[in-house]
Amino acid sequence: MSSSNPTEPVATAATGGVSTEIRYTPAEIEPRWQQRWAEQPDLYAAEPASSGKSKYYVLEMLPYPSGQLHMGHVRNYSIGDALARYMWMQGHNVLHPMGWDAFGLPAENAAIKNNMPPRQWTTSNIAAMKRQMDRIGFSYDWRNEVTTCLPDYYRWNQWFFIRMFERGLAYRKKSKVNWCPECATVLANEQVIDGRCWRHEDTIVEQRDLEQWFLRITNYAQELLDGLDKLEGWPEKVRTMQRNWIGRSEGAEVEFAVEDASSAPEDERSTRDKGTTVLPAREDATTNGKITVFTTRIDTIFGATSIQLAPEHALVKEFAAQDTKLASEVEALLDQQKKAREAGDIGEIEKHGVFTGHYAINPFNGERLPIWVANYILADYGTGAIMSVPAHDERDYEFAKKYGIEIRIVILPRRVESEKGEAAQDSLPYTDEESLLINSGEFNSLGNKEAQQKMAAFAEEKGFGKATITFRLKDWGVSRQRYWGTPIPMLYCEKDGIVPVPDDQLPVLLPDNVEITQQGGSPLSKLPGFVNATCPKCGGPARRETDTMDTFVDSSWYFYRYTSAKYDQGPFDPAAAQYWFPIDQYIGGVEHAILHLIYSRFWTKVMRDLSLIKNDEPAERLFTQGMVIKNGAKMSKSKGNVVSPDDMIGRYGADATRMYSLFAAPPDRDLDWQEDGVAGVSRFLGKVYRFVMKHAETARSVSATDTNVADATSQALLRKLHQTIGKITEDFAGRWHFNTCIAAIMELLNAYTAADAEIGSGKVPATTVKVLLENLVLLIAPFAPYLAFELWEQLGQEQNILRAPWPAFNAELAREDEIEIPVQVNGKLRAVIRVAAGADDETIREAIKADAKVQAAVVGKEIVKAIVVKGKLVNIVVKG
RNA sequence: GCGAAAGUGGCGGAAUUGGCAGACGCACCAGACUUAGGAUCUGGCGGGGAAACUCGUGGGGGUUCAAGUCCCCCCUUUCGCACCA
Repeated sequence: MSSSNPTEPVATAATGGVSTEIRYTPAEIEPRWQQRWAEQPDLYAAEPASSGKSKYYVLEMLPYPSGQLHMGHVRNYSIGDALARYMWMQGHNVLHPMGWDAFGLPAENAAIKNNMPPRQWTTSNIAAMKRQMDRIGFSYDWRNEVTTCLPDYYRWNQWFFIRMFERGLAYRKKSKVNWCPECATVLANEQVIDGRCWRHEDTIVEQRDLEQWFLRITNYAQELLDGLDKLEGWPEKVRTMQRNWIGRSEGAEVEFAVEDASSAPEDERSTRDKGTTVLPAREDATTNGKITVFTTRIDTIFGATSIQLAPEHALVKEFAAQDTKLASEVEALLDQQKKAREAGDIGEIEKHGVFTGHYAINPFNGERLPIWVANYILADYGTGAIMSVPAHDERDYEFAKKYGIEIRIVILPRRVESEKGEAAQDSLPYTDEESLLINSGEFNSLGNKEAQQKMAAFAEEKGFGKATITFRLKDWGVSRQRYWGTPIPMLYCEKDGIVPVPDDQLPVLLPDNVEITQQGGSPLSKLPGFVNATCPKCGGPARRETDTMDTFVDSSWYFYRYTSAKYDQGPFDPAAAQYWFPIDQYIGGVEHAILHLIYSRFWTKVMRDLSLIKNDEPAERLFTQGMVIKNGAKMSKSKGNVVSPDDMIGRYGADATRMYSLFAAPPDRDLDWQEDGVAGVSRFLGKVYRFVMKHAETARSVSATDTNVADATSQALLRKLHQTIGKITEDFAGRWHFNTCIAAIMELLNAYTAADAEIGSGKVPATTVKVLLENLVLLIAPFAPYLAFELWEQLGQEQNILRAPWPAFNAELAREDEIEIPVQVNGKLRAVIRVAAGADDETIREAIKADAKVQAAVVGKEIVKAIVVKGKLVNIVVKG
């Protein structure tokens, strides 16, 4: 560090250029302010509702306390911090909190690796990251810090869970669930990405049959979908992803009676391998069961030529039980699926199927349809069974071609109706919605939409079907066979069954000193002291649930807790939540578009139905920032391209580091980290520092009686200043292109330094100098808080700069009094003329005529016309 | 395969509404100062050309007085969806 004391700079009055003897030393300035800020716990404190100010809740996604802040965090939080500071300066009451998503698997893995209890590991990581955050100078209101692994937080997870249980929103069922062998626990559907674990992208997720707790998010499927239309402040991309995930589709369920196999003629049963055809209705057929299919195209039901079941379908098991050959064939199908999944080939695998030897009856026409088992039928979508209409469905067509199943056309495009089947043969499968029915009995010649309605109504009337809506969204599996999470507050009693822990016994504390092994498998179950409990109903012995909750439960409502983090009468103070919600601006990575953001929306709706809050959605606006890239790849340990924030801060200062993260790219785009760029921003901050320090004395010396003389230089500088104020103010209102905001401040400073001599010589009045310097510092305050606080004080201001009003844009001062007008001839630039801003056409015409270059370009040619774009451009069109 | 976003100097990026392409910064070049410093200041910096000019925003066509921006076709990259009946 320099030996000179930057707080008492030697200001040289030398003409030309900025002094070389004032040094910008962030390594000295930043720790000094950090110290001072630490002594003012209320500096960033939100005020109560009674403050009378308008509220602004700016929130960034809370981090997992890994122990190291990474550049993605720095970028995310620098965006939020700039916004929070700007909003304070705009006079709002700002809530800008931070917390820790502190439960989760890494703590357990670290415990195994370092032989350190998860709580200790987590706590020390939080301390380290908090230190880093404070070092960068983020404006968090730590009084409302939330740490999800503390009992005063997770007790409310338990409280919510019990409320949901009471309302039937939390339930237990045995089903196929996703199992990550690496995590040694179950995962929710949302945590499986392309068949792999969201945490371990190389680990194939297995299917296991387990009894689990689920939250009934599907109860809110329609509302979650509808709400997306109203979330106009959310990126379209996120809304689309959520719509896809919810996956609503309208259609109908139709029951097909299964023909009793024993009553089928012997020759049919024995010829199962010979392929299948649709058979005419048999008078004597009896049934022993039903297959319910889901279809979005009931209008094509007369074209159904087979029934296809998922290999996991219950009826397939029945059939296989009596048919060992079928059993082994189905086994082979399942095996193929499994292999394909392991090969990472999750999408379309080749279609295979087996005829079961059984038939079902099409209730619309009584036809007997062969029942097949096929690998392209998903067990967990719809009913796991379909009617196959090869003529009008891509997949069914492919399958039918392969196995020689009949293809029957039952719809035609409207325009070729007269040509009947002939023309349509060439374009199979014909799947367009706009169509007319043929070969469909009484429904012939109906339009396809009309047919869908009428046929669903017909099915309902006759009692074998109805119009239904199917969602892809499944209930949220929240049980985790791990230690470091919220204990699920449930008891199992021999006599009373499943019994929730009474509210007055909450929280169910997560015991410390648990041995954690690689195997996972509910470590809590190995603690008799935890497992053995008393049934609150009968007083008899009960067994405690030993699974813990998915950590996405923690992050589904943490932002409500921020409004009253010490509240102990409920999860949060309802009055505080009502004041602060919805969140005005939420900022985070797009990787949570489905996971966290859909769970959070669900939780909000549940809380609303519990009358805890009134808002339907958690956040008014959502912003998803881009990734931080280096050398063309996302920063990661394995790529070895990680840049440490501490290292950057040490070298260039916190202001330069965070400002670079805003300057290098617009916040929604990926950011390419280039260290030279950080150095450049640091250099710029140094210029600001030296310029302001050099002229600070002039600004400080201004007395109230001094008047402003409107000299040309001052006017030009004030004009530039107000143009900059206008630009930045506008950007904060929505566009958020902070990169160009910072560029605009750089331009402003360039204008100042170009006039350095006039400013230093007194040609620019001291009152103007004061205005110029103060506004420069105010404009930079959201981006470089250390420098802004320092210079604000150096300018003689005693008030905290965050309480200083944001500069007011003055359009009058910003207006140019002389403008440049490019003059084109046939669209090519020939000259640029300068005229007074309000100049009339005649004046402009004269100026153009007088211009030699324009003359040269038009001489000897016929002027066809001249396009004059007022105040913008002139284009002269010539011929010849 | 379907959908979305993007493609602009050596690099990051700017051009918000069809109106001077390349703001701002980095790198680089030249110069100044100099107790040679990775400090600071000044100037230059898309390609071609001595210049006048001319070419130029992934490629090809089009609309227009005027296109990075609008329309059509194609290529590349990233992201999302992907047997959802």
